[in-house]
Amino acid sequence: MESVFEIIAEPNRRAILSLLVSSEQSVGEIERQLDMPQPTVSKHLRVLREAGFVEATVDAQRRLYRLKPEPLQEVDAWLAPFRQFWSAHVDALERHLDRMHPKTPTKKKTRRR
Amino acid sequence: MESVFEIIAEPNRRAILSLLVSSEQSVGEIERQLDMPQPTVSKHLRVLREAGFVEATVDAQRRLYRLKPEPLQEVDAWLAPFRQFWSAHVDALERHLDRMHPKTPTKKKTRRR
DNA sequence: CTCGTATATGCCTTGACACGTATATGCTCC
DNA sequence: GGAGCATATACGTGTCAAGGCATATACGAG
Repeated sequence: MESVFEIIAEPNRRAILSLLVSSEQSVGEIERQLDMPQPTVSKHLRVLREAGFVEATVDAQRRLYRLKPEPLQEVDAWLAPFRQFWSAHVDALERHLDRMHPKTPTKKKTRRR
Repeated sequence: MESVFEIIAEPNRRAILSLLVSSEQSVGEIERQLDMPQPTVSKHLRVLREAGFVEATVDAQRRLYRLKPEPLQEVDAWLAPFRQFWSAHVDALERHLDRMHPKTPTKKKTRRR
């Protein structure tokens, strides 16, 4: 379990990280929002903590977990060379993202069939 | 093996992707550059192909593999919310990256040789 | 058509890890 | 100090994927 990529390969861990992006949370809050058993949450938090993704501060019986940026920035850094590559394929990208989130109708072209 | 994150969790697969970012490569070329057994390369390429990370064109007995941008852009998209978060921690980031790559002396001392 | 090269696939073993359940630790309040 | 809550850890189990090795398929050259 060395690399940051293996850490974020786990869906529940990604969910936890996404939760923490807004604000710090206690274990119980995470447990409730993600509806997963408490030991599972604690174990994933342990992995995330040891990998430097999160840190905890003690508040009586609770532990408040918050994000730490470095490991995800490492992912971002690995991605950098590819960004340059796919800037040549912008059209394909937009089409792809549109398929994923058909929400924002990016200003439709008055395109006539 | 559903999510793109599980795909890039494998170090050899990340190595293959990094190889392909410069230009398309045949299986044999990948095999030699990464010094891994050919069946291993083929299996990883299969995973990458089925997940849409690469595509192959046939050239006689060879298959030339090239990158496809979409799946990595999906990773990039997942990372987006966190970028906003860590823009508040830029200093810590820079310190971190400096520790990782002490090469580029961003602008500190005019260190020349 | 046979041989050599390039790539893919099948089978087997092994190891890692996620989960469930049970239990331990720690803190607060009475 | 005992009860109750919040969190962590231990153990056993099942699953799944990566690697090694052997072999199959495909193509080109002679």
